[in-house]
Amino acid sequence: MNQQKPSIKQIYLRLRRQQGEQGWWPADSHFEIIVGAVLTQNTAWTNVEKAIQSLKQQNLMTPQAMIACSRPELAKHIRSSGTFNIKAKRLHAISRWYFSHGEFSEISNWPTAKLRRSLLAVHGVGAETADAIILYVFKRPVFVVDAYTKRLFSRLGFVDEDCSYESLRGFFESNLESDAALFGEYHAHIVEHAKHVCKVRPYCERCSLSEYCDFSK
DNA sequence: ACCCAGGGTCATA
DNA sequence: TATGACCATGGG
Repeated sequence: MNQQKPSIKQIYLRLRRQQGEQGWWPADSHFEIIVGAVLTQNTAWTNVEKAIQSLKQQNLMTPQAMIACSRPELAKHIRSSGTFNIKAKRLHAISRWYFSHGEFSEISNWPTAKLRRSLLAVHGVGAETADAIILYVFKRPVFVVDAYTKRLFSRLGFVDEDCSYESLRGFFESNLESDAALFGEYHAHIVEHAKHVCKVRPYCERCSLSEYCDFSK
C-alpha cells in the first residue's frame, strides 16, 4: 500500500471526481431497465443497446407485446446481445412475472425481502440481475455486486478474493449510508472504471486507484 | 486466432 | 455445495 487505506466512501468520491456523473440506469421506462438487466448478462452493453433499439422499433418494449411475441421471433430481435435463444426465454419469463403482478404500481408496494424472493424465483434471474432490478427500478438501497467489484475490492484489501456474493453485498451496505442513489452511482462507477483498466488485472499503473492498490498480490 | 463482456441454468459428483 | 459445460454476438 502506498498510502493509508481509504474508506469505501472515499473511493466512491474519487471515482466520481474522475469519471463524472454516470446517470445509471439509462432507459425510457421501468420495463426497459428490466429488459436491459436480462440482456446484459455476460454481455457488453454496446451489444445490448442495439437489441433494445430493435425491440423498441418493433413495438416490443412492453410486457404484453413481449408475451404475445413468439420465442423465435423475439430471439431474432435480440440477436446482437448474444445467447439470444436463452435470453428470449428469460424475457418471456420476466415479462409474465411483471405483467401478472400488476407492473410497477403494484410491485413497488412490496417490501424489499418479498420483492427479492419473488424475482429470484423467475427463470433467468439470479442474484445480480435481481438486485439490479431492485435498485434501479424500485430504488431500494441494495448494493449490486459483480465479478469486477469482487476482484477490485479484494485487490484493494477490503475483502477476501473468494468471499460470497452476499457477504460482499453486505460489506458495501454496512459501510455506506443506505442511499439508493449512492448505491446506483457507485456500481456504475465500478463498471465504468473496469473499462479503463487493463484486462488481465483489475488495476495497472494508469489505474486511477493504483495508489491504493497492493501490488504484491 | 483468442479473450472478454453490466450472468445464469443445468447436469454431474 | 461445488465445479464445468453451455449459451453466442461483437469489439479488442
